[in-house]
Amino acid sequence: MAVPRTGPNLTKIAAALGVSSATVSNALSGKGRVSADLVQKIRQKADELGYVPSNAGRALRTGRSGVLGLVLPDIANPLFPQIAQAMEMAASNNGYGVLIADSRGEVTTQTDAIGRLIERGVDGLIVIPRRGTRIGAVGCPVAMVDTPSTPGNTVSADHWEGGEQIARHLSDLGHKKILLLGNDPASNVQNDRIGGMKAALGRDICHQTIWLEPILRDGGTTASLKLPYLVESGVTAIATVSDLLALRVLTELQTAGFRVPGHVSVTGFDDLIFSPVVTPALTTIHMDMAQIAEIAVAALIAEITGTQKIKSTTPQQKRTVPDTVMADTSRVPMELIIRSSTGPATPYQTHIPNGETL
Amino acid sequence: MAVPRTGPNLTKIAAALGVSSATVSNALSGKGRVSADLVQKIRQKADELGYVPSNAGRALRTGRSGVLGLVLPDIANPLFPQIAQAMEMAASNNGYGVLIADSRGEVTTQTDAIGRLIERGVDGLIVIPRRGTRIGAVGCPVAMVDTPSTPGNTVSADHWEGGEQIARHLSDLGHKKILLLGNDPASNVQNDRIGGMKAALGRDICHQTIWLEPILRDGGTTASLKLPYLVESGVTAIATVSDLLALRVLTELQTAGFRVPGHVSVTGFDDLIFSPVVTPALTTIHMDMAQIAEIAVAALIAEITGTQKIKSTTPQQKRTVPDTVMADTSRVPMELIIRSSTGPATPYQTHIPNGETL
DNA sequence: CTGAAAGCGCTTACAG
DNA sequence: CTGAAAGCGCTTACAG
Repeated sequence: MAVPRTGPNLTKIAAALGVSSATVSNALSGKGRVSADLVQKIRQKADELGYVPSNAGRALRTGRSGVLGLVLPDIANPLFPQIAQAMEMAASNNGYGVLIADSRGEVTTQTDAIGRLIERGVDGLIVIPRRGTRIGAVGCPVAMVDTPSTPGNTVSADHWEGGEQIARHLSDLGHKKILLLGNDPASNVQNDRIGGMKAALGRDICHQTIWLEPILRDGGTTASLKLPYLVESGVTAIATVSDLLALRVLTELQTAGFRVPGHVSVTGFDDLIFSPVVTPALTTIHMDMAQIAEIAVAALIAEITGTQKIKSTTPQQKRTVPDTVMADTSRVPMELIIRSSTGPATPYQTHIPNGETL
Repeated sequence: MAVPRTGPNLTKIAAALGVSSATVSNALSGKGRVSADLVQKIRQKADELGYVPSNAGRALRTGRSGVLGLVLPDIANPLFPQIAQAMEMAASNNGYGVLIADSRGEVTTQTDAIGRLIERGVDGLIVIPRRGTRIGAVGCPVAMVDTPSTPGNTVSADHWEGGEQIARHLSDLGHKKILLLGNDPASNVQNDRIGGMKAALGRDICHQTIWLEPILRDGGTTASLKLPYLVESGVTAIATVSDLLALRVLTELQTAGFRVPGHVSVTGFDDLIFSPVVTPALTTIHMDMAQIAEIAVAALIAEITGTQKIKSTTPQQKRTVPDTVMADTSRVPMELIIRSSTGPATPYQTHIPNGETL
């Protein structure tokens, strides 16, 4: 004997009205094979009884769960709120739910996370891969959100172009000596951002790139960056690959007595929650996550309802065909947000840290 | 004709081995009614075929989906990553999945969000309510994560006690004139934090509370706070209810030429991602989200598998019994994290904004 | 220890 | 336009 449900089901509505459950199903799904009259009566009865369809029954029958899995490299990532919010919105607008899984920054955990979602019967997967990771065939459509430079089909913001915008902005302000600050040289996203910056800086602009993470890993500290020294030797702008890095630089400079943007301009990336709130507010690049999410979700749904017409409720393991979904790499444009952390380049002047000017 | 699955199912394993699917089911679920020999053979065959159980089939049969819903007031909340990560971890450790829904800060959307999750057949709900919201009976167990002062059963960090810790820390450092800075006076959490601070400050300590959000709503700006004026009139510490607010205050003070903690100490709350990264790093209160998540998930699972032995696959609407879950309000302790944004109180000295000392 | 059977709620191809 | 029937994959009470 299986577990009965206490709520009303199709059969109960059918019984209450003296019709067949097939008719109730057809009426409620609006497939149009039922007379307007009956549809009306059935709808009313369903409302009256507080009918809510059973996902399990439907999923078992149709082979589709109506749920998408979202795999995140590390939920602690400050960009995650934007991502999750956009994905949830895009999915729920299309009648899908979103199941989350966190891979805590590790590749094996990423595989586990994907496995857990597959076991839960997701119809498709949105994966924000750990840097450099490739996803094998998993038995359901996969949309990757990464950089355009990642091999394979992905949706993503055009990080390179964002880097170009930042660089042009600084260049327009007259900066001639710029520090480009990255964190992790193994990150595709960060490389694209820095690459775009470099590409957009003219020959007349002197720039230097520093990656922070390797310095920290070798036991260095942020102090090893010698920001005050760099500024005194003529750097008038510091372009970073992330608002978090920009915040670090900004507050460090302020503590050392430099003014931003008076002495140095600072830029970030991602328009994180705190960026408009700090003083000076951060000039940054905002990505249209909503659009990225819509593209990813639409691609997934097209694949789910199209090509894979006959799809199992449960995953087919050991599939050989790759099933990543996007027809092509989609690039979503970036928007430059100019706030007060950037300003005209000011010629170098001798300056003693700690706030006192000579 | 229903949609066939391409992957192996119980029946295929059974057929391959010449046993019944009931036996396969019993063997794989380890209920112990099958001989060790057979269990061994069945397990092996299942692995060989790459068997993954169908959630839909199981859910339909057992009336349980194995999924918990997480309703967030606003995914953009900077604390959300910590919450989602902890919940996902606690749930998946217990064999449950987590479906997310964002209520975008609005009450009606919160109701919609809950509705969507219920329709997806979640077995239980974790709700981080929009401030002041009560959740009606929804037909499945609900765990609320809020302040202990919220009426109803909740798990939460002990925000009051966190406020006390901060206040004691500042008091121990010798601060005698403290500004308590809140954002939204309608927030239970923020009121608890401020309440705790006040309670722990001795009679000899002068304090004033300012709520920022009403000022901003009336068209004021952060500048209306007149932080420089307050500091010059003797405030040596500013205790805020959030790291975001602390960051705002910190950078504004720095821009105005004050040193933190030299001239003023600043504290936050929540230990957000940027807090250890800014200079000076923020002294704050860290909440043990993992523990909160474990309590909430455990309570939910107890309710799901216990009391409600016979539970429908789909929600029963219009239930009359309240089904909030926690036996009692659980309070999780807070941890004070002392970083460099706080230091000994320094006596007031005349100081001209903009970095020049007389 | 093992199996036959029922049934969870739904949808769809088919017959009328 | 409407209904009877089958079946998606699973688990469990029951019989042997």
